[in-house]
Amino acid sequence: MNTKVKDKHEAILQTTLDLISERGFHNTPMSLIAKEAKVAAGTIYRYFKNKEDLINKLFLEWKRRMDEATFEGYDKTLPMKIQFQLVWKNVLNFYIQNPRAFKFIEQYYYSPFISEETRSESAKFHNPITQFFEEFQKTNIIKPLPIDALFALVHGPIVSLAQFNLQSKTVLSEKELNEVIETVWEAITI
Amino acid sequence: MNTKVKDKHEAILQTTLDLISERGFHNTPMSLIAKEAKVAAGTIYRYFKNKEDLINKLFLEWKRRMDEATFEGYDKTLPMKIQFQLVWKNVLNFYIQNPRAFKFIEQYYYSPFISEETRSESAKFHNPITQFFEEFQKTNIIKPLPIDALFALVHGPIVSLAQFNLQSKTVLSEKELNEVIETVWEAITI
DNA sequence: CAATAAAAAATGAACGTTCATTCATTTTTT
DNA sequence: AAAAAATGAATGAACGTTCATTTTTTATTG
Repeated sequence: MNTKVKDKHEAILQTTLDLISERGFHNTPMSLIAKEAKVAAGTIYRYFKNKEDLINKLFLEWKRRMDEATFEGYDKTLPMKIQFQLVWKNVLNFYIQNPRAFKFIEQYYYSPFISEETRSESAKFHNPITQFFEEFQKTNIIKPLPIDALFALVHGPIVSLAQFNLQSKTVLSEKELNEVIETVWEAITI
Repeated sequence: MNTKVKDKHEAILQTTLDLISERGFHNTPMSLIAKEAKVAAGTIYRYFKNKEDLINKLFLEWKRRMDEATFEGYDKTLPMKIQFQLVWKNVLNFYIQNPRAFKFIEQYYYSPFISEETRSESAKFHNPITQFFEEFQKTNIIKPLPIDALFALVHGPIVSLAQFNLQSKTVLSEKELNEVIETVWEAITI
């Protein structure tokens, strides 16, 4: 455990993220979560209906934090390119600064542990990004590709880089990172 | 089940991929695999040491097929750009044509179900791609970025597009797809 | 070729373990 | 003293794996 926790609810969520991301769902018994979170097994059930509910709540919480981080420092009066760089970096930085959350979100988004309801609930947070993209396209400086193709070109490399970072294979320098952003920007603009 | 199977070994692997990719590891009991593969539970253990071994063998098999598909039609006498387009399309097509394998590989590559040994064994198949990239860089038409950054720019969007395809959110037309490849090629070349 | 024996493959009920969840009891807060 | 929170042993279900038994295949012999 690496952070002080306010209360049991928080401790349980924090511990669950740590354990689940390292050991996987099926290899993380409730008894272990209880032990590591320093609560009794039964206590978890005062805060969460069952294990599935716990995972889904955890997922929603981190999805929310992520989408919050995405727009940190956002200012719509800034030039488009600067806006883009800001958001792109925010997303990558969030993944790098929260490797366990990244692993958890990436690994569980389309997994059977996450309910359809949670997925659509979490998509709500994602809307600002879609909106951001649509604004973009209106400016006519962006290539006339389907929005999902643009998203793939922009977000795909972020996930790959975060993955490399997680395996600590490669950590790009600030300079290299800027070159990559520049490359992505040039790729999607006319 | 959608394919005829030669023998029990094959039937077990096929069924496991279908079930695991749809229901996840912990939600796919051996008894269910046995039932769907039309063998007795004990029979599985004549072909695989245990459940973990089964998953790891399955993973290796599909990783092998994928890397095989990657170089289908490959011809090193072709112009670099054509080579690149071919390989890029091969990878995306493999993911799209084998959605369950894609889901399985993506979801399990860095999961605790896959042993360190299997991961490094599977990396062996991956070497040709790395090599292919390194050849590329020698030509001096590619931007002098770290190889992992280039990989992120090239492979990241493939995964994103395959993911969209899986959720059947977006299926790009041939024309759009070619535009995307063109974009990626321009992004990594000088 | 048929008959028989030996080997290999397959079966599925049974076993032991693990784990999510419950709830009677205790501790803490109001 | 009443209510709320927390506890952790107990419960029952689910599951991976085993193994005694049966079925199928292969080899051998007359």
